[in-house]
Amino acid sequence: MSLPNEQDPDEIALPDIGKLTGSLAQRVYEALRTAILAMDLPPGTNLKKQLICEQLGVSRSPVTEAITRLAGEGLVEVVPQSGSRVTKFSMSEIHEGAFLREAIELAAVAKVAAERTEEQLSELTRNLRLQALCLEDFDEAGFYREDERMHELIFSFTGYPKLNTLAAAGWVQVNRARQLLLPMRGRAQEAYEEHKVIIDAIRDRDPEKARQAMQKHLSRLVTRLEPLIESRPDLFD
Amino acid sequence: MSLPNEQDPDEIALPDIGKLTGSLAQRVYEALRTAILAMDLPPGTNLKKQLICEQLGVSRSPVTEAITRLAGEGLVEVVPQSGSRVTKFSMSEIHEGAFLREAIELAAVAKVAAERTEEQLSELTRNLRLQALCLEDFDEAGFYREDERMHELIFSFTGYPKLNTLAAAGWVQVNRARQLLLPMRGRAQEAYEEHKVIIDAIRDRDPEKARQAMQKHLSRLVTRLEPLIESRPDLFD
DNA sequence: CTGTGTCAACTAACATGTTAGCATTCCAAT
DNA sequence: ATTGGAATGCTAACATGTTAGTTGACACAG
Repeated sequence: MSLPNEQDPDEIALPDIGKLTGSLAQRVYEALRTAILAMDLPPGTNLKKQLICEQLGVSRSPVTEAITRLAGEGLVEVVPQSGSRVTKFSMSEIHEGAFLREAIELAAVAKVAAERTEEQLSELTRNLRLQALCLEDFDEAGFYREDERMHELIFSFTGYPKLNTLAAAGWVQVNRARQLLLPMRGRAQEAYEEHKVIIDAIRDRDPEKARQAMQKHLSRLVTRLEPLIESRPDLFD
Repeated sequence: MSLPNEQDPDEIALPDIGKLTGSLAQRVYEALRTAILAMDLPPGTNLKKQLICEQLGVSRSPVTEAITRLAGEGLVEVVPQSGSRVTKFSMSEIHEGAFLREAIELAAVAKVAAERTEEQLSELTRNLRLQALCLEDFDEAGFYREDERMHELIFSFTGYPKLNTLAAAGWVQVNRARQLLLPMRGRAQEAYEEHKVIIDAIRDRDPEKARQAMQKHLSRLVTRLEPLIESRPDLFD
């Protein structure tokens, strides 16, 4: 009776709500999104509304809205009158996301380099020093957090609040795939050096140098993602 | 009893559905979006779900989803437990949209210039000839259509299908504001000349020249938008 | 063993009822 | 006349019932 490929009793563990704030729909959205990005809900997973409703103790309305939003982000695909599943990776989408992120972030860093204030510069150098501290302590997680923080700072210094959101939206697939990469020995140190060059260029008010440094920095990640399609073909469409 | 500023009996004319295809939610979304972009629903308009439901002959579900999506696009703002209104313009948002569009389109045109095939080039030159025809016939609307078509072609030639969607999403506010501009005498001719330079650069496989030509072309529009905040302050927040 | 058609189970999409928060108004008290 | 506060009316947010279309399994014919 029990087939060899007993796939899923669908017992998924969602990061229980209650701790989160805002409307129910918002909380459900965040819970699902977190689970998807953390690969707790791997690509191909069937999202059963009913099950999610029971598990979170809410009705179908907020769950439906959450799934609709995730579909808009490209993390979930909805098949009319049939079901919703977590999207699989596609190398072309990853490349597209990287292209988009690069386009936006290069423009942003050039603008910031051209117009930066002293205050902004000191906030960036302060962030850089924090990165150095994390490296000294071999605190990978901390370094990752400060890394993301640096990119956020650059976006915010453009004065355009939605830029970060949109860049992140395009970047989502890349970020999700990144979860699969083992942290590479020495990569953090390498990234730190690249960050230094970027911030040096901002200090020098040299937009072109900033662009090039950022471009070099961003191109690294996609390169490291390529082999995934060989090692985990089940996650790609 | 009748106040001097008798504002709105809310009798809004929506482009009736039925002609459209897809789910109800999709159709309602398109209808509302079209009406907003055409300024049939001017900034500040209160969107009353009940009224829209009656007028379109559907229930609140698809209308709610449509409004949610429009809010995600920034065309509508939802005030919890109160109501939804069409967003007013904000010059900073227009600048942000233009910055985003520029970042994406410059990257796109540079990539296309570097990698274009003969076939793509001939499709672009064919489009350019169509533009010339429209100019000869003083067909402003036709020129506008071919103008948009040219930008779409460039996006599609990158091989990244979602690029056009995202650029358009950022561009929405700019496009909406553009409706308010009277067509300027000789502007179409000027735009045509700019298009020619762009396509020349693509022909020469010169990414840097293509970038600069496109940048010049895009910067025109925002400049023309600036005076609006003086002439129509009621539409800005 | 393979291809085809029917049927049952499941799902998204849609409709509608319920709840609770905000705003506006209107009246009363000062 | 001005202010404060209760009451009313409106709305989004949430819950739940209904409809119709898709999928996949199973029986049956070739």
